[in-house]
Amino acid sequence: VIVGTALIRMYGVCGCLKEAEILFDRVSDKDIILWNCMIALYVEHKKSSQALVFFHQMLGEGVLPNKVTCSSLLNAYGSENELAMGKKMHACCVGSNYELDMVVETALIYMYGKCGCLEAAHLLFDRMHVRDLVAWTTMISLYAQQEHHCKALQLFSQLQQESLMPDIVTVVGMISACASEEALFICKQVHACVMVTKLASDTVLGNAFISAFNKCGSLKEALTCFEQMTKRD
RNA sequence: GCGGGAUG
Repeated sequence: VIVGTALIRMYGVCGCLKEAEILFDRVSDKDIILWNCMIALYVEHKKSSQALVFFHQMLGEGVLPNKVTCSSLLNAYGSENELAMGKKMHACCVGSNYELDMVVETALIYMYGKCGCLEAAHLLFDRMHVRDLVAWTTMISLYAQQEHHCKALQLFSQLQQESLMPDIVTVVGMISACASEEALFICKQVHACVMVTKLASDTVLGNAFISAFNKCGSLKEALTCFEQMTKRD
C-alpha cells in the first residue's frame, strides 16, 4: 500500500489521473492515507466533484476521515464556492478538535474567503494562536483578489512587524490582482519594500512587478522596474 | 506513502 500510494501520487502530480485511478482500483486494502492522497490529487486538479465521489466511497467502506481529509475538502469547497458544505465541514472540524491544527485553520480561512465571507475568514485569522507565513499569505491573497488592496497592504506591513519575511508567494499574491490606477500605489509600496530584501534580485518577481505596473497603466513604473533588475530573462 | 498560500 505504501509503495502504491507513492506511485499513485507520482502519476497524479504529473497530471495522469487516469493511470492513478487504475492503480488505485487495484489496491485491495485502501487505508486513509491512500484515500486522502486520491482526494487531494483530484482537488488539486480542480476536479472537486470527483474528489467528493472518492470521499463518499471512502465513507461507504467504513474508513473515517481525518484532518488531512478535511483540509483537502475545505479547499475543494473554497474553490467551488460551496459555502454551505464548507460550513458543515467547519462544524465537523470543531467537533473533532481539528480546528486547532494550523493547516485546517488556514484551509478554513481560505474556504470562507473564497466563498465571499472575508469577515468570517478574518475572524478565524485573528483567533489563530500561531500564524505562520502561509496563514498570512492566504489572508493577504484573499483580500487582494477581491480588490481590497488596502486591507491587503495593511496585513502585508503587519506581517513584517511580526518579524516574518514575505516570500515570493506573498508578494505575488499582493500584486497579481493589481490592475487599476488606484492599485498602482499598492504596487509601488510593495515594490519599495521588496527592493530592500533578498527578493530584489529575483527575476520571476521582477517580471511580476513589470506585469503588474503595466496592468495598472504605468509603463513608466514598469520600465523603472525593468532597469532596476539585476538579472533579466 | 497523504493535507494549507500567489502567478505562470
